[in-house]
Amino acid sequence: MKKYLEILRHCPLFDGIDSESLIRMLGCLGARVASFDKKYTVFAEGSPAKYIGIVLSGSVQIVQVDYYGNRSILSKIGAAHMFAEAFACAEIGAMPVTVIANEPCEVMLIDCGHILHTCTNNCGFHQQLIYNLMKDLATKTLLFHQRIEITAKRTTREKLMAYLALQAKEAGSNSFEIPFDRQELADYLDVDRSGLSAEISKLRREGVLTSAKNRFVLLK
Amino acid sequence: MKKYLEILRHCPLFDGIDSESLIRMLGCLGARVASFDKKYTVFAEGSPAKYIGIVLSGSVQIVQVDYYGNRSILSKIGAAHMFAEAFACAEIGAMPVTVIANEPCEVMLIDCGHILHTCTNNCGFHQQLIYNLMKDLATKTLLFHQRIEITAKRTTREKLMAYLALQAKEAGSNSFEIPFDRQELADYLDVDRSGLSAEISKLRREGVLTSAKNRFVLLK
DNA sequence: CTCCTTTTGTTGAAAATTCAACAGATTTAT
DNA sequence: ATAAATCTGTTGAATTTTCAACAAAAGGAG
Repeated sequence: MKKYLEILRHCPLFDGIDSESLIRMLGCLGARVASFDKKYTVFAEGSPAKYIGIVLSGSVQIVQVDYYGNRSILSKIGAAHMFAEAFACAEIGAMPVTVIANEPCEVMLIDCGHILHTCTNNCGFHQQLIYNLMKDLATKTLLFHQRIEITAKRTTREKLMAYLALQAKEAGSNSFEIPFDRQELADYLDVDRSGLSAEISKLRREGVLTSAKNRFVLLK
Repeated sequence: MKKYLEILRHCPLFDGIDSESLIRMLGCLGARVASFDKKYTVFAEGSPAKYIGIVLSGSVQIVQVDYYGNRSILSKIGAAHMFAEAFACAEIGAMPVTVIANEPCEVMLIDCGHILHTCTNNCGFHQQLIYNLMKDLATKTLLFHQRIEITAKRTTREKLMAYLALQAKEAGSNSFEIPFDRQELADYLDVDRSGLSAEISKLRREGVLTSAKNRFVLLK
């Protein structure tokens, strides 16, 4: 487990917990590590929602796929961040979404029950973990609000511009890279891919932006 | 404060806390009560996000309004439920949404800092409150997932049917009332109101459902 | 380096949404 | 009870999206 310490120290779940305690805690929590190749399923929709996942390397996508096969990407989770924690904490039976490896990745899995309930030895860190989960869930809620603000727009152009403006703001620059390819961006914005490509071309012709692959530059 | 006890006992924030302790706690937390008439603003977008709100009577709406005045309804919060807790817990400066009284209502406001930080007397209930907040935020996350699953659909008909199917499931019956009028439902589904009305009429003609005001019956 | 696969951009037609305007129904206020 | 205000359903035109098909570009495997 020691090899993952450097990453785990940056995981919001372990805020305020020193490295030594962390190591001990991992054993106590029954943490284990799993690896997935690109496109492999980490958690399938409908599977038991027992585990909190932590991305150790690579990244995963949280996706919903409806009856007709339409995909919607809820978020992309990178190193040191958690996924599925809301479902595990809410103690619902089954996963309402699918988690897919976005690239080859390693994830740590922790049975959430061990965090919420069975802490026989009343370690002080137990409370800290719950506090950290609360903080993390509050932050995740903000991300959902952002996504909803974007996808609530009615046209592809408005959605795209709202998304790009937010990315620019977060990057602190008019030039930035986005973490999605075209199909993924379309699935995040809930629009048609070809229509999205067309809109990007149009914005480029209009001089609103320039783009090369995943790098965009907002002009004006 | 005693008059609100019966409601507050059902608030997720106070799960596992007996009435007597609750009363004492409210004083310690500096809880106060405010009343709002229909359509009045409880929290404006951009205002400080310090307070957790609890609906004591009536209900409030959480809404986003964009640059052009387009409204998107994120959720409706009824008696005993919390609002703005994610923003207060995340300790961001400003509210990213607006909270509006949906009808005449009373709300309890609690400075979240008093829950997260300044508990000098190390009461055991402090930990319980944080645990309860964590649970509540996990549950709210599920609601966002539901909403996203609905609004990710591409047509008004698909959004509407997904929404109604969910309402029927929650009501445990094919006959149920929804908490929105037409304009509100359109703003929740992120579609045009007149188009929504037209779609409902069409579904009725096709024998998929019957409806009268806010009561719908799914047939077949 | 070449072949094969995946991704991206384009296009036109069909389908759906938005928008604006209006009339009838319902609700609220006085 | 009556008038005013709000809500709902309808319609047609303009706009936009989706869909399907294809070609060019980029990326990966051997």
